[in-house]
Amino acid sequence: MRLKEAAEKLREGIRSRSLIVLTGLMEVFYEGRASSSLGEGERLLLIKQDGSVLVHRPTGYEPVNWQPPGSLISVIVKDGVLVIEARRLSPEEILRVVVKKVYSIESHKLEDSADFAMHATEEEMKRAILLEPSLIEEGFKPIEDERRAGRAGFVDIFGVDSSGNLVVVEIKRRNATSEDVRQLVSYVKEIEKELGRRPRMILAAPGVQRSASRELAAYGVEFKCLSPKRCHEILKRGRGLEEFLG
Amino acid sequence: MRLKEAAEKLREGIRSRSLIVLTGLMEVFYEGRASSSLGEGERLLLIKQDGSVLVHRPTGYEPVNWQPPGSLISVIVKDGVLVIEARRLSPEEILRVVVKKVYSIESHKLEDSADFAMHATEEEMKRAILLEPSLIEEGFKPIEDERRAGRAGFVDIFGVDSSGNLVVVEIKRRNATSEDVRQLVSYVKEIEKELGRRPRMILAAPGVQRSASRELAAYGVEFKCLSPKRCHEILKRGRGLEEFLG
DNA sequence: CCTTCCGTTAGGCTC
DNA sequence: GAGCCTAGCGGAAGG
Repeated sequence: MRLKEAAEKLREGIRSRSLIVLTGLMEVFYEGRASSSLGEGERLLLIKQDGSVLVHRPTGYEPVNWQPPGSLISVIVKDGVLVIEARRLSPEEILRVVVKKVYSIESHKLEDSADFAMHATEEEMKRAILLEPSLIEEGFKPIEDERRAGRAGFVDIFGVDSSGNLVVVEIKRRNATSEDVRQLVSYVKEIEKELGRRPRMILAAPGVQRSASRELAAYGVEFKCLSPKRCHEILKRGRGLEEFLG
Repeated sequence: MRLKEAAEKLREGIRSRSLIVLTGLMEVFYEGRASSSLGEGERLLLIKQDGSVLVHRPTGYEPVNWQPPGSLISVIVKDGVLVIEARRLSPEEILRVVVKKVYSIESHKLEDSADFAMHATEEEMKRAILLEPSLIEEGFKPIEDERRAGRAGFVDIFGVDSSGNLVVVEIKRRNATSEDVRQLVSYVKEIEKELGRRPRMILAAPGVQRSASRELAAYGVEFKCLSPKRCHEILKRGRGLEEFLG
């Protein structure tokens, strides 16, 4: 395909805020927070309706180069090549794609307003525990979620156990690491400073990394096995019940 | 386009290990480490030569759903829809794309063997310091890089200053956080245990977060302002000199 | 296999 | 805007 024709199609696609898909032979340069260069090769260039730009190689999940939404895109033909530049300010970054040959170019005006629902997240694990506190242990009563722990940050759930002890629960959707243990401990230190009582520490996660299990013991942190999937099931059940009652 | 025809094109593209680009009206379901669902909408489906699958909405940098390289892909037409499933084992995950209408489908056999060079990384910052230790301070002499610090991990650079004090340098390509300070301190504790001398601690980064600057003072960690870009420039200069001399 | 750590992490949220 | 944290993080390197 002639480059001038391709440039015109690109400009028209950008003007009409379409999704543009171009395949061809290109070089890619990036300069900004870091910098990179990628020599000649056959790739796919995607320009989205919101100014996102992605360069994909023929393999691999990740784009090799990109520019996030909102970048300003220019298209010029010069010295026998087609140059597409995407700039953003703050951070100031520029992506330059130098296209030597265009194999195909398509543009589509796509309409997509469906909403995306993600489940079995850490957020759902928290909601499941608030709905069904015995997931942590019998008699556990949540008092606050997202309680501030001084300078250290926020704890996921703050509550009391059946004997009236304070309890701090930290939730992870993946196996707990020693870093997670240290974080929980530092939260609890802050809370102890504030309230004068040392809360119990419970780490709720689907498992523990080996290195973390040593630290659990060392710091007196308790572990409660809890998977994101199980929490998701519990919420579904609860929701089903709600719908049934409502 | 007829779905049967589309299915045949997809199968042929997968068989021939081509890059496939499909646009159409589709629903998407994912189940694995988490789960998600996305109702009907117009999107772009990318199937790469290595079995990566990406579903892109018309806006945004990230794919809304995906499957990494190596997933097994099946294509069937059933009940008037085209269903593309991508499975992977370990973790067991499945991505199901239900295509109701196909607007376009292309497949390309792309050849791309160029190598990708990334600059101004943390690794380059380290190499710049090893080449030009005065970037840390006059008289600094690196002894080892990636020295083990007991259980705590590895320090970026280990050396001595002009007075013979041990020095541990931790490098970050972004502003240093309080977590970075704590990490450096824990490395140094391990090294002190091992060698019986407490090294100086230097955090080299383009800047410090406010919360971290408090901790710098508290733990006696020194800060050396150093940007990835400057390090990249120094390496380029050094390399230029090498080429000139060679 | 597991663990650790980097990344132009991105993206979301709060202050 | 800066800071903080999560993510189906992905990917690489090392044990």
